[in-house]
Parts: sequence; structure tokens; C-alpha cells
Amino acid sequence: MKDFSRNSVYSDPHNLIPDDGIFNYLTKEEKLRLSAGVTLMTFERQDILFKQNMPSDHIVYVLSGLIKVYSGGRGDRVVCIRLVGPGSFAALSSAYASGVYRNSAAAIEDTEALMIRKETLRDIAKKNGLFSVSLLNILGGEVIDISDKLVTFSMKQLPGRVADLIRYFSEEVYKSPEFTVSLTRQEMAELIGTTKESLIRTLNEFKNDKIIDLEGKHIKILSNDLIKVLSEIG
Amino acid sequence: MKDFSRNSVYSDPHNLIPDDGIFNYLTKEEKLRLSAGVTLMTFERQDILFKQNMPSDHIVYVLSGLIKVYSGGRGDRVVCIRLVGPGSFAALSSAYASGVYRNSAAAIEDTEALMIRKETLRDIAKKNGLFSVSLLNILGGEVIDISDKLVTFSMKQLPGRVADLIRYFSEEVYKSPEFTVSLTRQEMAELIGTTKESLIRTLNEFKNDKIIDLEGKHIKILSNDLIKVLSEIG
DNA sequence: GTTTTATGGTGATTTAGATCATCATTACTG
DNA sequence: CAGTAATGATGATCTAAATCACCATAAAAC
Repeated sequence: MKDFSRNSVYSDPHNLIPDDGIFNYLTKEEKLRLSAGVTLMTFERQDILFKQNMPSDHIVYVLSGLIKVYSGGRGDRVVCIRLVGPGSFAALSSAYASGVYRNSAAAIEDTEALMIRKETLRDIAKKNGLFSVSLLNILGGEVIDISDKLVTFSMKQLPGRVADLIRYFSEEVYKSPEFTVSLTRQEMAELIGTTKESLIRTLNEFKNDKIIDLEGKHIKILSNDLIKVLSEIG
Repeated sequence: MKDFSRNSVYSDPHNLIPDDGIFNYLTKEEKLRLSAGVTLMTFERQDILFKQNMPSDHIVYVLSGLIKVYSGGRGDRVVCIRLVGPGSFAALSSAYASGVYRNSAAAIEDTEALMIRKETLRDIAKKNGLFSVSLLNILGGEVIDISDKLVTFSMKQLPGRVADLIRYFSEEVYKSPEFTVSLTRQEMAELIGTTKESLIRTLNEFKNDKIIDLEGKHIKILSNDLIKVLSEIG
């Protein structure tokens, strides 16, 4: 579904539009038109890609790196809605259902991304049914992912949520049972709706129970079965 | 955005497809084709429209009444993801991003709905760009709504969530500052991720504080300002 | 290199809201 | 119309996790 593979999908230096996934549905001519509405940008860790309530002119397509989409609420509390890696879009829903960005986004790792003018993308989608069906698939997937997260948030308690987080990292973001996270504890906590203190405690419980190996930002899953059980019983 | 007006959008008894909203983007011929893949169904309160994990053959378009889309989790805990009233779709995301229904749906009030074969809808969308752009707008709106709910769930505490619930009823479902809910306290609780006991207590606090008038299922907003403040401070 | 600012980590305390128990009331059902 | 089931309501208790208050590193800035 999502492609968070660790390297860039950007190949031909003379055409900004990657020969990849959804863009395969575009004709050569459409790619050219789209390319004219695209800017290639690089971001360093902590750089803001867009901010909540700003007019949403662009859709983001991540080529390499990793970004977080989050919503800053009252006070200094923050909820991280999702991570977006190579081959995935951010702000697609804002482009189709809002004149402003409904969330903020910031780079977690150094990131290369295409900023696609939303008007250009929408014009092309209007005329290319297969392309818009692909966009529908993507947005449908987003609805499902966020719904699942909503269910998780209101039903599972901390151990289950932390197990989910580890599964998310190993299955979708880093695609390995052993990985080095590029997020701080604070950011990890924001991803599962808790505080850094509670996250740290739960991670250490997992370590003591030999479910994971933990050294700073390096995590190794020792018992995938236990992780799955914890994730399922909540 | 959503149309939860209390009466049916279904008009012409000889054509199943309403002359309404998104269906205006279809040609006469497309309406006929779509109509061939549509069944008009009526449901009574508590009837199931579809269940989580069943193969998703149909999309639901509500003509009259009210349904809830929910996710049954571990144990007997349930989270209600959203209500769907006249003029809105259910299971659209499942149709585009999953072979099975990712949630369940049940009628809250007696409901008339069109069951639209998802293959037919997708075929038509593939060829009609304006129609699929409308679907993109709808799915984009769903992403935004659920994201907002996720943020609410992880940031606001009960008074704020109950205030949100009252706003949701008055602004989007019943479209009046005074209304009679067709949901049980249990169902209201499931909509904001709490228990019926806690919901009842909070509603009574609102009543004692003269923020609402409450008599059984009949609710009247006495101070919209306070509701808004509560909703905003969380 | 030394100060300052982020981050990681821990224990003690507090608290919102879940859970449990019980009863009243309404509404289905035979 | 009695009897059972579903719903609404309240009080007492319990608990998971937030909050608060620190300190230890690690990383950035001067």
C-alpha cells in the first residue's frame, strides 16, 4: 500500500515527475503539464513544509526522507496524525476538501519532496479517470488508516498502543525488525497520543520483558509474537 | 458540506438515482447504467447495513433516516466513527481501498438507502472525471473529519468532547439548537469515546450549569457561547 | 571549551474518568 | 397485562496514565 522504502523514487534528472506508481497513469503530455506545476524542494530536519490554516496551494509528494503530519492543538499539546515517506502524498485531502491546510507538516529526516500545484493536479485528474481513481484509492486508504487509528486511540491502552507503534515502524516505515528511529521520544509519544514519560516507561517495560532490545534510538524486536499479541489485546 | 436534512432526497419514483448533488455530474446514460447496479433498501432501527470484514460489494447512499458507522473492537467496546444522514455515502473508502468493509453500519432511525454496486460506481467514475473529482472531494472531507476527531480524542477531555457532540448534533445532524436525539446514551457515548455513565454525568453538569436544557432525549442549547468555549478549550 | 538548550530518564503525586454495583423507568414480548 | 429486557441514572471505588519535579546526558550555540 504505502511505499516507505528508504531511497528516492526520483530517477530521471530531466523530468521532475517520477516514473513511479500513480504517475504511470499519466500520458507523456500530462506529465509535462504536471511537471510545469511542480517544484522540487529539499528540507532539513525540523523544517516546516506547511502549516495549519495557511492557504493550501500545493500537494506534497515525498521522494526521499520522512515527514510528519501533525496537528497542534490548545496549549503545547501536539498529535501526530501520520508519517509520510517516499512515494506517498501529504495534504491531498486538504487539496480536495479545503482551501487551507488542515494540518501542519515538518521534516523528521532530511527530505526531498515535490511540491505540486493543486490546481494543476486537479485539472489533470478531472480529465484522466484512471489517475483520479488512483487518487481515490489513496484517499480511501487514508480514511481507513485514520479510522483504525481512531479506534486504537479510544480502545487500546498504552502497552497496546506502543506495540502498534513498534509494528508501524517495523512493518511500514523501516521495513525491518531492527531499526534506528529518527524520531525523538516526544515525537513517538505524539504519534500514539501519550506523553514522553509514559512512552519511555512502557518501552522500558518491553525491554525488561525481553520483547524488544532498546539502546537509545535503536530498537530490535525480540518477540514479534508478543508484539502482535499486545497489539491485538490492546 | 454534508447534507443531513431530515427528509428524503429521493424524488422521481421511476429513476433510482436522485437528481441531487454529486449525481448531477452524471449523464442521462450514466445514470441509467448506475441505476442498473442499484438496489433501494429500507432498514429499521438496529438493522445492520453491513458488517466489518465482509466482502464489500456495495456503497451505501442514504436517502432518508440516519445510520451509524462503527467499529467493534475487543470485548464489547464499540467506537462510533460517524453518523451518515441523507445525501451522504457510507463505505466509500472501503470500496476504493479494501476488498472488505472496514467498519460496520447499522440504522439508528428507520432508513431508506441506495445500495450501489461498487464495480458499477467505479467504472463510471473511471470515465467521468468530474464525477470522480466529486468523489475525491467527499473522501477528502472524510479524511479531514476523521483527522479532526482523532485530534479531539487525544486532546480534549470529557466536557470538551460532550460540547463537540452537542455542536455536531445541532450543526450537522439536526440543524437546530433544539432537537430530539434518536440515539441512546450508550450510542452517544460511543460517538465521543467514553462510557454511558460518564456521558450522563457530563450532560447533567451541563444541565445544572444552564448550558443546555435536557429532558430525556430532548436537548435544547441554552448558551451556544458556552458550548463553543467548552468545545474550544477542550 | 564552556554555557545553553534539547533530549532522555526516574520517582512521587494527582486526577479524570473507567469500572462496579445498584435501582428506577421505560419499552418490548408472550 | 404481567414479566422480562433494555435504557437511564447515581453513588462508591479503583486505576492508568498525566502531571510535576527533578537530574543526566547529549547536542548546539556562543
